[in-house]
Amino acid sequence: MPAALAPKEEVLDRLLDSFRRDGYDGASLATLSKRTGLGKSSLYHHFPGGKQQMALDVLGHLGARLGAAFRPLGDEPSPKRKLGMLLDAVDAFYEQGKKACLLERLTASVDRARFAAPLRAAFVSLISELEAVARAAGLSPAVARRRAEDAVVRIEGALVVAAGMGDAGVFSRTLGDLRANLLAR
Amino acid sequence: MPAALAPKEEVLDRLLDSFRRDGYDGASLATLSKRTGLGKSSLYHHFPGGKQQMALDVLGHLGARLGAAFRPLGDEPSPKRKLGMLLDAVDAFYEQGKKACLLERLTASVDRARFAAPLRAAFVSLISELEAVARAAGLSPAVARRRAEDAVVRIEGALVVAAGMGDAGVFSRTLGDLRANLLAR
DNA sequence: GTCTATACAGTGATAGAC
DNA sequence: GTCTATCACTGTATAGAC
Repeated sequence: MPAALAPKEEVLDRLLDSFRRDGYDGASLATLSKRTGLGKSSLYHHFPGGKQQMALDVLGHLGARLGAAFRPLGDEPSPKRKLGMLLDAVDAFYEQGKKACLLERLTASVDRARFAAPLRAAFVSLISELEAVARAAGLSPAVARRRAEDAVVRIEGALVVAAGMGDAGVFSRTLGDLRANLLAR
Repeated sequence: MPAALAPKEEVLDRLLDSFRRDGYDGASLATLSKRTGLGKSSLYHHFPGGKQQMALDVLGHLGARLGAAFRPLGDEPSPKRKLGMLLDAVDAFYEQGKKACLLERLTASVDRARFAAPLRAAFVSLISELEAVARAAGLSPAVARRRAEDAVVRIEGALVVAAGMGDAGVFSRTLGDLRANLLAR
């Protein structure tokens, strides 16, 4: 019987949002405190390791959220449809290209060395998810792997270019391409 | 008769490198001072607008450098060969995927609103360069435009994923794909 | 043009009361 | 668990001598 609202999850969601918006270096404890509604001391109570631990916990939280979002798709027998649902989830998560990627923000941070291992794991996990769909669609392991890697590359790049140009259309065009071509033989 | 070494160009090169490495938010005046060899006051003498103006001037400097790098390619009659030389320049500039993109770093910065216009212009310029090659290769304007946009998306994304996974191979695989397929009919 | 010295707000982080 | 108060430090930026 879960609580009416799990506050820790809510806090992690807000932290995720802050890091995505301001970046790791740009997000100060003052803004993190404001966005979560917790005082600085409360934040340190929940995250004794400080800002670094907040980011690490948010990374874990993100993995759990993605896992939960992808789990129901496991039953879908049609790879084509499964890919569509997966990209729908991606589209929603990044709000049609208007929100940035936490992985990119942490990769670019000054403390990036601290995040190297979980970041690599997160990227690997994303690629694996898409790779599995491509394999299910009958692509060879090598091709499926390359296509999946390229898909993640394109998603990350589309977020960067969309933000840089102030044109979210780049993101939707990219997702459209992936929908049409990722599983093509 | 240019001076034996134009120091301003050298300073801008070092600043460019610092911003690429540490990001805009992560690069402090202390590190910028150390990397350029100029004291903080000297930096403010050359850039009265402070850090923001340093970034803006570096953006302009980057545009000039790219222009200079692309100009000799203008004579190349073969689009295929011209694309190859262009991607060679990209490969060198990002040091085979080991160095980040200034545009991405500024796009992700807290002061990104200040950089919006020149950033958009920089992305447009990059895309236009590739679009021209695609058109010269006989692709329709619409297809050339989309291919060029996608190429920039892939380059930016490959830099992010390569850094995030600590695997520069992603970058070279991506450039290889672009070499092979960007101009395909 | 570069230096030392400094102003002063903001930084991540902590102590201790409640 | 959250608060106020405060720490030592770094942040950007400036003043004025040389």
